[in-house]
Amino acid sequence: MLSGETGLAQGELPTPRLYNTLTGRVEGLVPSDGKALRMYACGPTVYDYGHIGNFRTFLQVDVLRRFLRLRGTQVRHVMNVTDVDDKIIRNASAAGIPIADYTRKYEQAFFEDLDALQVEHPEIVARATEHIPEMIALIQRLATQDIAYRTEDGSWYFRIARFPEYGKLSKKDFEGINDGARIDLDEYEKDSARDFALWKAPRPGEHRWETELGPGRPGWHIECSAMAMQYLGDSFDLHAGGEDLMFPHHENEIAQSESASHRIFARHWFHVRFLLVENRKMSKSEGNFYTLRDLLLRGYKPSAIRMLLISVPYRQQLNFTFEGLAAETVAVERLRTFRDRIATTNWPERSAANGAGSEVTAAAREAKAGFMAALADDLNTAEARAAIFEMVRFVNARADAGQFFASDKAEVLDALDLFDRVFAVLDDHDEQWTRFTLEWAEREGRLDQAAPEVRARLELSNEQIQALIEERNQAKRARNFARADQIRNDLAAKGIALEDSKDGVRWKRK
RNA sequence: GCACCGGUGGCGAAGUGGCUAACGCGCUGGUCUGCAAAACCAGUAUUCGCGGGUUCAAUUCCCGCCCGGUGCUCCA
Repeated sequence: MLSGETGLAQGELPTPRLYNTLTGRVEGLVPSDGKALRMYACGPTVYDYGHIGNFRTFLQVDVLRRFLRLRGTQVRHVMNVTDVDDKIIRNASAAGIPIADYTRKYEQAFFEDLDALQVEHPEIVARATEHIPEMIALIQRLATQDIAYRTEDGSWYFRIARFPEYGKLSKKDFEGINDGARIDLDEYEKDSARDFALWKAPRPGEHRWETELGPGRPGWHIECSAMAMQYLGDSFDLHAGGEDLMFPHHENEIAQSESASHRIFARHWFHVRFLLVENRKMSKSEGNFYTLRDLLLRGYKPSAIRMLLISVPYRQQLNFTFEGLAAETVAVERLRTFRDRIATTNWPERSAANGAGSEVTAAAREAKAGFMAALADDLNTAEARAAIFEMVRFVNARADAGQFFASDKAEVLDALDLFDRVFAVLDDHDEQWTRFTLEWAEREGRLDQAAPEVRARLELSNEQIQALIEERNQAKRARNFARADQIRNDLAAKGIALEDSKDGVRWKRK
């Protein structure tokens, strides 16, 4: 029996195992309702363009959902968009526009960036501003139990003293903490310094909602609890986010949700580690802070960025470097070249004379099994891709030795397809997104941030390139190698690389 | 300061109480090519931050130290 679309027998597909922050162990991950895996992932706060650290998290969640789907597991994935928070209110107010006008642009940019990186969209995207009633209802549920309380200024807080398990996710012990130790001048009459805001009273002139709890805006934590429970129920399978969200955000979500429902909120917690950039923490003050668009304007390809951000397992602190980006560009290119070679070459038919074994087909099957096993083992993407690269080297060698036959083709292409169902780098959308980003930069008056060679690379049309290649072919036939090399060099200077092969000339934009 | 995570070749990294320490990139030499490119082959860590300890055996376990990161405060 085959499972999902992997072409592998059920026995070759181990159950996915994933580290669970809550229990501190690697545990099996299967839908608790036997149908679809219900997962919630903290989404972006749309006040600016996303940076590569943001995208590492979204990319790793994408790997998880792609892998589950590949195995045949349905996924019900909810992601929030935080389109109201202090920063948004401040920035929109400074720009003199309504917050919705301010956030719209960044929300759109966020989804464009996901598309550039081939990140699948969640089944459900939930905007905070469209779920105020659900948040109010949840706070009211807490208020009836006296777990939520109102302060003099009209804000509502969560009474942490009423949730003894507080700290169970981040493994913090709050017993010894002295409430009086911290004084927050910004807050009014909280019962305990640790108590966090559920609903914030408005400051004069601020954007506000008029509700049964009074005027104001939601706290950040209640947003995720309310929307997760709205779409996934009180209790669901998995909750994901960056490691920094573990405390206080996720801890607070647990406290609110479990206090209201008296049920386990999320069974499995998935946290993606921060990355380093050039061995340092990424920050604006370090000067190593990059948005996706920064990198595209510098000429790096979305596929290489995806490959780099995905290749280091999510629990490792990946060191993002430009050298690494260049390396992944080459690695992706090698895989594309390989697939192209397998797909387009006229392979010989196997005959009795050239042996009966099917080493290539066997290697491809082994690669598939190794790939799936590595991902099932806590999403070990490094090992998974190693399985594929081993196959590539082996198959290339057999092909060079004349030991690749037409009958091997399907299995090898199938292994590549399996790989790409998760890694999603083989189909070349790079040029399209680089062009898109250049157009955006032009509209935004940021064209000066684009590297000159990026523009040069896109200057020549495919037709112009083809014409030059044809001219070079004629020069070669006339054994005018000087002219032929001149054309090749000119194209190389514009980032167009030519490769001669038995089946004609291949070219690509570097 | 307290808590947690990590330190493996030139770079990014996988992994394990004991087989030749994956894989990608880079570099060197070779095959192929008019020359390149692509592809392949060979070489490229006697060694896994440092110092102790446990063990027949440690990169893998324990202790200490150094370094990096995260949380304790908005942060993917």
